[in-house]
Amino acid sequence: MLSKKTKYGLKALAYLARHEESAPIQIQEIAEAENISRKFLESILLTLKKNGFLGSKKGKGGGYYMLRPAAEIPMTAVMRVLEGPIAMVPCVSLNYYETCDDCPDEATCSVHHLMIQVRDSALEVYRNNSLADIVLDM
Amino acid sequence: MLSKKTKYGLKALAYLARHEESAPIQIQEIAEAENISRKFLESILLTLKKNGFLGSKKGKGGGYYMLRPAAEIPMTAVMRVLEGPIAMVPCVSLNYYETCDDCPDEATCSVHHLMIQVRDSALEVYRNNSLADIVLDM
DNA sequence: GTTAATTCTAGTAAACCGATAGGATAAACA
DNA sequence: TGTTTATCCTATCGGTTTACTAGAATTAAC
Repeated sequence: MLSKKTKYGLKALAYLARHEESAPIQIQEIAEAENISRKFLESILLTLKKNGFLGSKKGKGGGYYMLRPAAEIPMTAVMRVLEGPIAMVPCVSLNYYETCDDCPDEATCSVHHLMIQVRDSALEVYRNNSLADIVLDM
Repeated sequence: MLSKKTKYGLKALAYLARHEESAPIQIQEIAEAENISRKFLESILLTLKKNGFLGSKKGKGGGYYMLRPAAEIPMTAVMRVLEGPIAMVPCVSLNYYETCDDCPDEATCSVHHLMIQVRDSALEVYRNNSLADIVLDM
């Protein structure tokens, strides 16, 4: 299941991408437009900033804004920052690999093989979509 | 992330499918072979039984066994019982549909469109695999 | 009727999630 | 320079889920 953090983060990014040209946009405005708890959204935007997706300005007239054009932001990157690994099991994760302690051999593990297929199919979707692609969907 | 319940359930099903011909197999044997906590596995096998995947026999010489050939068991069915909805968001779930309370219109929701793609790609994988397919992977 | 297995009902510790509180910091502007 | 307006940061909290355990009831074989 997608966490609310990810869902809200995606909506906020889409909102900001839709207003790419304008002055910085305040948390409050996004929160109201997208029906998101203000304080929760605050923390989400902060992590998006720390990960290089957003810039911010403090003080009057401040707010958040896109650092790069939405078309240059692959959904793989966004999903990894918001939701974490794309793989459903650490032993098939490209970026967060971990061995299973219960499994003696990945090569003979039936779960492993299935989950590689699931991971690859999800990756293909995310690689084929940039942030701009999901914004245009309206 | 895949829950341990699902992971263990898949491994247990694969183990039982690999011994389809033999007499009922006891929880203890599967637990030891697959490194699963006995009591936890117990509850997992019970739900697999209640959902029509397994049969059981009590008493001496009892245990669990497959009710149908593994090739006739689609992974979609297994995953839905063990892990729940395949969709990452209720508003794109085929079997567990729910509206989002924060979202005014699915048609204009950028998350919605992306998640439909992800759901479809996962569905394709699960539909193309039966339990027999993941057992043969060794 | 004893033994060996599943079945069932509870319960629990730890982790995670969604959300909130409150102050620190920084910028704009008068 | 001081007030306002915004982000930044830390900490916390209630609720839910997860992974697992205890222990007794039930059923079948011998």
